[in-house]
Amino acid sequence: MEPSGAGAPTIYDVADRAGVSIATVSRVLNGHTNLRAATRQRVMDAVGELKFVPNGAARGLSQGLKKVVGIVFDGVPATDDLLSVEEETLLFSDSIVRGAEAGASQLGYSLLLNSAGGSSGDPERTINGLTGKVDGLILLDRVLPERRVAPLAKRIPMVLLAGSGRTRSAVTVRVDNAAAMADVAAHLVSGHGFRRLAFVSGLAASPDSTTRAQSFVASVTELGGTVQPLEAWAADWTSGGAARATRQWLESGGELPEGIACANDQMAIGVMHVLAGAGVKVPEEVAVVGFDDIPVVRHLSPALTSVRQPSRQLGATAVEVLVGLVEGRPPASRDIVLPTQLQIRGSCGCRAEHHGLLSETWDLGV
Amino acid sequence: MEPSGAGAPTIYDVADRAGVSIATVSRVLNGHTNLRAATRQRVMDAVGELKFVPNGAARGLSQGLKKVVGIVFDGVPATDDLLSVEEETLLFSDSIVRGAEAGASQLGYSLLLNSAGGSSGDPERTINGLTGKVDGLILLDRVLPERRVAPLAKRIPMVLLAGSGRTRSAVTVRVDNAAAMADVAAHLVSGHGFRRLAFVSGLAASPDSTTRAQSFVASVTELGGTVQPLEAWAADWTSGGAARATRQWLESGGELPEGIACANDQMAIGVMHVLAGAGVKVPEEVAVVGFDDIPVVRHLSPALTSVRQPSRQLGATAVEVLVGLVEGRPPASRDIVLPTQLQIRGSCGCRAEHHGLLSETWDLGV
DNA sequence: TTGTATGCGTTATCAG
DNA sequence: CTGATAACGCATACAA
Repeated sequence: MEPSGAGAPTIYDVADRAGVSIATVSRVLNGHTNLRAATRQRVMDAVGELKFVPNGAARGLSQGLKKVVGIVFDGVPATDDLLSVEEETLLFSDSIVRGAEAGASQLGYSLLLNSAGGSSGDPERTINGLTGKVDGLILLDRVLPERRVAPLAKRIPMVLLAGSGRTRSAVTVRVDNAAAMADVAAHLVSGHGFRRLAFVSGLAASPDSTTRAQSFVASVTELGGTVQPLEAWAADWTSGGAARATRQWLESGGELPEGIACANDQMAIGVMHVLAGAGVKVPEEVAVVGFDDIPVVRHLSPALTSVRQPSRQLGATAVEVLVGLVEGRPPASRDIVLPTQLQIRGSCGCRAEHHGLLSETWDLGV
Repeated sequence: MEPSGAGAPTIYDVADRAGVSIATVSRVLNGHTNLRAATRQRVMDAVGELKFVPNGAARGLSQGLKKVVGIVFDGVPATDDLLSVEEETLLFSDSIVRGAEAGASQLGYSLLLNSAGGSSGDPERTINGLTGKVDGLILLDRVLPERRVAPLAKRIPMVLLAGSGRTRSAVTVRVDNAAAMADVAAHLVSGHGFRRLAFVSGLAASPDSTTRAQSFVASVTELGGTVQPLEAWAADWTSGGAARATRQWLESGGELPEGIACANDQMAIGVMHVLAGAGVKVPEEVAVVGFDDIPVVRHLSPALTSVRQPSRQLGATAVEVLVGLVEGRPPASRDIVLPTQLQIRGSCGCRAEHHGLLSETWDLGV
């Protein structure tokens, strides 16, 4: 790639070679119909010979559409250390990104990737700068505080991914937390016949957590069960927090519930850890259910029953909606909700534990 | 985001508001020094009030630099099914992408993400089209056959990621396969005192596989050990292939080696699976070592000793080199090699197996 | 120190 | 059906 004297070919070069005007070149490039077949062919030939590729910047300038959408996710510690619990969760946003990429390329758009927590410090500055490079923006939940998104959303098409759904300032694409927890409740109460349940919540400030908690309590109650005081089982999304809550409940002489639903998988792991330490058998004495279905939970013993989110779909849908917004097509709804699926494994008592080297999903095909 | 009558503010708007020319606005925006403080302030104020953000397309057009680099990875089946073995490997490229993003944003560039195997069918077309939107391209190994990259590399700055290193047409950033396998050999032979080893190879056509094989054999031999015939343990990167090879060796009455090194983790898993089925104890009777250190191997029993690649670093370095290329700084080398690290766990006999609910890396912090 | 004018590569609006 | 030519928003060489 030395600075070739010629530089990249432009439509002028193509026009010259084909013996037509640049307007004509532009026309064939953009698939216009009113063109003599011979002319079109000459141009195509020239394009091929010159290996011409239109300059995206020029195109974007001219038609005011860059055909690029950005996606912003929360930053990650820059360490290249061992994978941590934290990093395991990343697979979630990675899947979303992959889905978004697929959706974008299918629509003829490109995906610009950005972490918000990057070295640059201020996420708002980062996002704002992005604004000039894209036609629209997808923000993963929590990259920007609620009140910051409204002004931004007025300046550029934007969709919130996995947000609370209560935001009125931007279109939201998310998962049906309420329905998911209703499923869990139904499985535990109606399916297993449990009556006394508990719910381990994440940070109180989190809409995800409160939605899941409320739905679980409501569903369980409606089905004739009871949920132990939420405050007693309140945690903070982390394994450690959930472990602490569990231990305190145990030490305070609290009655062991028949089933424990957790607002995420990390906390379910923490709970199971403490239970194991206390000699409480899962699922024989108490069932445990998680949320997110992160990859590692299949390898626990027993494998964790959890709510699986359609992460790929989430990304793809977000892009579809965003591109629609960009191109002037209003979304079907300003709050798009995708279904979850309860992934049933051993921790709720449905299956025997799997103690082999590999879990059931590792099909060797031999 | 209704089509605001005004449209996004331009530097003309800013210039008007600040009572200066667009040239001056451009200057303060680009941090020029010869500017009266008062003037600069007026412009900055106007920028703030208008919430002006420069149009990336216009900027790119004008200065011939889009400040965007693209990264192309191999496509993924669009299914949103359960994670498969295949998908577990994705974390590798996901980490690379994250590293690349971090590197790019630190250098003031953005990262354009593209899968090659996308729905569009032809990867070469996809990549070629990308060319117009970016200043440079990073290709993950195998997205394009060797002979296809040369012509492309002549037209746009490009770095190959995790390639063979033998490509002369583009700069390569990769991992030191040879040193990694030398480490493995040293650990097995010098560390554990094993003499009779075996190596499970991937597809014969793969440079990664042959490099690893050659290095392993050479190192073991030099240290006074022997390696069983490579052909007997030849596989195809998959768990199934490795399982087959292992079973055949066992059934043919082949002597059990003291240690088995595998060209990747999937195959190590296949090997362990068959050994377990045959009642051969790992690591007591035979040690097994993998390559890549994919997340799941820590949860196997015993946990797999494996070669960890600095995937994040790989991505960041690739971007650094690429941006250097774009901006006219020649790379220190056309074949940049990063070190690996042997991650020692139980499968080689170094540690006792861990049979708890959680592996050692799950520190609950309680 | 600041303003004027030109070019960057495309698309699109006119004529012809 | 095709060819001039004017934007598009910004950076910059050249003047002042």
